[in-house]
Amino acid sequence: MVTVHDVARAAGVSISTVSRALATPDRVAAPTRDRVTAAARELGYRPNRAASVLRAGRSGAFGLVVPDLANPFFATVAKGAQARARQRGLGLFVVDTDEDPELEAEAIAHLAPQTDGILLCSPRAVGSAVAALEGRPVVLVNQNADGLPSVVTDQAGGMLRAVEHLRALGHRRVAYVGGPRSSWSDRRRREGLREAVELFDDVELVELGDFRPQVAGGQAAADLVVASGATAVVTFNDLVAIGLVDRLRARGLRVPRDLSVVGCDDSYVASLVDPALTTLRADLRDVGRRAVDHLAAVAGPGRDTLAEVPPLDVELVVRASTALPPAR
Amino acid sequence: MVTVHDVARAAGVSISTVSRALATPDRVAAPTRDRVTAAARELGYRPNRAASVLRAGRSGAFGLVVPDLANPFFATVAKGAQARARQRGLGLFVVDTDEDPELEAEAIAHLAPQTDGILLCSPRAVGSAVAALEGRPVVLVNQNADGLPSVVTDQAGGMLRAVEHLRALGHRRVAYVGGPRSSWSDRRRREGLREAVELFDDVELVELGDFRPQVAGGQAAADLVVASGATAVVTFNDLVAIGLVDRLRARGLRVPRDLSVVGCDDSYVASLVDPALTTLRADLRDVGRRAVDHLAAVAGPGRDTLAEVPPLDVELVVRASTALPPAR
DNA sequence: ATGAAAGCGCTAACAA
DNA sequence: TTGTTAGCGCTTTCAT
Repeated sequence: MVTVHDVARAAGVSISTVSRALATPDRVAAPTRDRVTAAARELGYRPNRAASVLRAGRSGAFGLVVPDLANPFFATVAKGAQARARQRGLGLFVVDTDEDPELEAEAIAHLAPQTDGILLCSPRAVGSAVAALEGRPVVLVNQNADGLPSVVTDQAGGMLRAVEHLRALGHRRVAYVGGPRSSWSDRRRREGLREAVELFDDVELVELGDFRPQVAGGQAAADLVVASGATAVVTFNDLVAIGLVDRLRARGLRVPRDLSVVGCDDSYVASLVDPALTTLRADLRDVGRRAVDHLAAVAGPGRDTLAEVPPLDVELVVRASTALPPAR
Repeated sequence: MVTVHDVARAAGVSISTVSRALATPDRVAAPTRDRVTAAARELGYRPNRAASVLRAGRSGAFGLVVPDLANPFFATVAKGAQARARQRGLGLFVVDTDEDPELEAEAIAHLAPQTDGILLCSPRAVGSAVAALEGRPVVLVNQNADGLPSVVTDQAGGMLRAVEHLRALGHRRVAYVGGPRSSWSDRRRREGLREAVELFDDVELVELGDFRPQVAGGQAAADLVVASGATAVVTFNDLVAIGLVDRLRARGLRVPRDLSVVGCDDSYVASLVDPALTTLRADLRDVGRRAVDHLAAVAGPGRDTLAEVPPLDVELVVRASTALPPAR
């Protein structure tokens, strides 16, 4: 293993000069610096991260904790964060908690000590999660709590756009098929829907759920939606929408002829199924990028720079699953 | 920050006893051990990972490098590996290389020094990737090269089962829509198909490709498949199959009436689309689990325990996209 | 601008 | 069984 000592000997300087030349190049005379960097490259020197962390107390890496990597929602956020961290010269270690609050706390306790800060994406139990951090800098992603710094999307705005769209088509009774009660997104969506229908006093809202945020959840919800008399429905996510469409078809009902359906997330399945889903899209890579930037600001020297990140836009993507309500 | 010294003082022992009591409990007298663990708990002691790594040369964590976390194939492997690492009391840091060979090498160079070994999943450039490891233990996942330890699935066996299935339905001319030439899976599948058709001398194979491993690739391939005169087709993955079905439909052809389609991977979209895809499935979580186990064996003390992991089974999942060939 | 030297917190010989 | 001690490789005062 090549150490600072080897580089120092090769460059004919002391180890402190090597350290300086590599970490703070402007504090070293140009010719010296060049000799050092040349020697380092030649010998294939790689700084020992552990030693550097131990001494400097910084790791140059952030951690990202997500409930489920197989969920394209989180995978996309992770990719955005990863790319941004790389741009900033930081490492990013991703950990999956399998939707389990206990594993979540455990993973955080494991991760926190070897990072400079943690990105906590849709935590399943904010309380224990934050406790496990032991004061390490954190940014919540896709969730708000306790005045902790966070990056979120404008769920309420998305709901408003969905309702506007359905109302313009002529729908007057709209159902919502909700996801897990513990989900922050679900709460925000319900609130957003209520605000939206209040705005247009000719539209009624029927709230259903909670349902599992998967295909099976949509299948389970379908009959309730039909019974509710709604002519259009907004679902917790695209998978639920797909399950809904499936069960309706089994009952001889067609989308969008008999019922209009709006999904959420614009996951990549949304455009693959038949009919292609009208859905709500946020730029999730951007969520990941901004989360890293925000954490860098929060964890950085000027810790008071808690400039709030405004909620990111949610846009409506219109495809084939919404149309005029059935004639009566 | 609480250190071994604080714990030692509180328990009335030396720091080495603390270290031992926590790392190798059976080498410490029971009463002493209890006092130490009690003191550690009480003070909220958390071992400093960096110090431990620096001194012991072990990090207690593995790294997993994947080309694309948003690809459900890799996400599933990652989840399996993550769960297994946790069971073994190891950390697992996942890094996404965005399908870029340069980022791949960079990520590995970044990750390798702070882990005890690397899981390299479908590397885009094995050469530079392995070079970046600098001799650190590695296990290749979903790829074979240079006699490096690896965990792979039985692609050839899967192809055999697909051909058997299609032949039993009466198909005699089968096309393969291939993925990237750089893909190890693609090479193994082509070989497997050739072996399979050789076994049954009444079946012909038409090899097409390479095509992009996405929906667009399948759309691009569809017309070639039709022109080939094949009555059945195996595609590089499920997305390609979906694109294929889509383009066929646009041409007025129906699946499986006019053409039978077999996908690969059984990604979760396979059962969502219409028609639901017949496809080949491997237990990818198990791939992740075994990869961790194998790396633990390779990186462990008895390094000669290079027990080869036999290729994991690939099974055929029959759904609605395969049927009898069209009557002629 | 550069060097000498003191540890960061921990583990593992070696001694007792 | 337990304690003493010597660093792991690096950063960072403090001198020069």
